[in-house]
Amino acid sequence: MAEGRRPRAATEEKRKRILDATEEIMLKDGYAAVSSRSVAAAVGIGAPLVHYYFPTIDELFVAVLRRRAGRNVERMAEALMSAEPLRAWWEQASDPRGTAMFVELLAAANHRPALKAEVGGIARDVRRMQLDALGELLGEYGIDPEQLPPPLVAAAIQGLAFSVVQDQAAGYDTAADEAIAAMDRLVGRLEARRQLRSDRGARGA
Amino acid sequence: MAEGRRPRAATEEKRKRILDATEEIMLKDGYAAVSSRSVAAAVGIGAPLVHYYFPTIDELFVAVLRRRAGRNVERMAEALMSAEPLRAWWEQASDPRGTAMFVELLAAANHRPALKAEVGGIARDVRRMQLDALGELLGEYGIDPEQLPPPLVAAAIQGLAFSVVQDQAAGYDTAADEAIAAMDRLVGRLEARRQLRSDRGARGA
DNA sequence: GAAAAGGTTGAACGGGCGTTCTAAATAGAT
DNA sequence: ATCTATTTAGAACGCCCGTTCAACCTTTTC
Repeated sequence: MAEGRRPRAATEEKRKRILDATEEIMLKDGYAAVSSRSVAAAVGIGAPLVHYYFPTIDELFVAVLRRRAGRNVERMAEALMSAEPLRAWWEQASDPRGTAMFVELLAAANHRPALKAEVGGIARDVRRMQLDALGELLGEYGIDPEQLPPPLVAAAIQGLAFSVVQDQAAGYDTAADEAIAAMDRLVGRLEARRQLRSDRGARGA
Repeated sequence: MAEGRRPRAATEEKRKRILDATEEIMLKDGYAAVSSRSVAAAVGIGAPLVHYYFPTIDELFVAVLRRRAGRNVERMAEALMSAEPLRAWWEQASDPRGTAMFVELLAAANHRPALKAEVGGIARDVRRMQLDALGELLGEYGIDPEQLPPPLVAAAIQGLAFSVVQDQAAGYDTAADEAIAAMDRLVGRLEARRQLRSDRGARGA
């Protein structure tokens, strides 16, 4: 069973550079601009070498997604358990770079079945995590789960982030700045309210 | 000055068929699958003829956008002046076909400057319309514009629609159905509240 | 019915794509 | 120092792309 004999030293670092270059291209020119040749040129290697590390372009996309998602899932888990879960969530969701990447991957997934399956799994896991957390948190924020149930709140935060980040990145004049400022204030008020309730609870008990 | 001599009869209908086919391809296989040859094949003509009607692919995308946007701007204006503006807005925003098309055009615009400029102009006009309307409406719905100002509400509705429609269309298991159901109920409650206030106002005055 | 404009086609251009094949260089193990 | 698996490059395959060009058909106009 001990078959893998010798992996070389520079190889892992080359995988990383290929993935980095792929992300760069996706952000600058869109997922459609990703090709074995464009990636190879960015890294400074030949096109076939890209296929040596990632046999098909699909696998390259999947690898990019897995690396990103791995970090993001961790960070989302930390955010949801932090002292100010909503603020941490919103900060992560409204990160321009991460959101832009996710939008590209989402778009690419729409006509790449292998990637689509991977995205679907991650989306489900992340959402489940968020829904579980919101089940506890909504009450603490003083939000009525009957009126604003977890699935709606989670989708709204995600969607709002998509919308404002996209408009801001593209430079569309849709008052995205004001929306972000208002959301920051709203998050601040909700965190303050939660803090207040927790203080009262601690003293009352 | 009277130079244009003879436009033919079938020509306008052919433009329409080309635009229809382009939309179809965008929805099924993504904007990247749109090419003079794929569109031509769908219509049953030769590729050069597509270029006869739309000299470049950019112009084809812009034409698709203009036709869609024209209809949608009209419908949004009507929605905002209807008896239940919020419900009409939400219904339009959560239309799967329209949203999917808009997402594709948005993605395509990210690396097609001509298209990007066009999208930007339309986005600005629509958003301005919505912000104007919300300036009046928020109060009627009993929403405090200090806490939820028009730019935030508009971006949230747009983003929420993107999010749930995308997840539902792709089949991602993110509780999108529950989010939609909750949003429908929320819209219903808000419309009822507005109706109540308007009744009281009418009697009171 | 002839002239002219509008509409349509087939072939071709240069270029990028994913991928594969072959063969060379290289680095680690002995 | 040699062996061997790993890593790399070059060339080539067939395919699709946007676009152009010259030629043809068809409709309108007179």
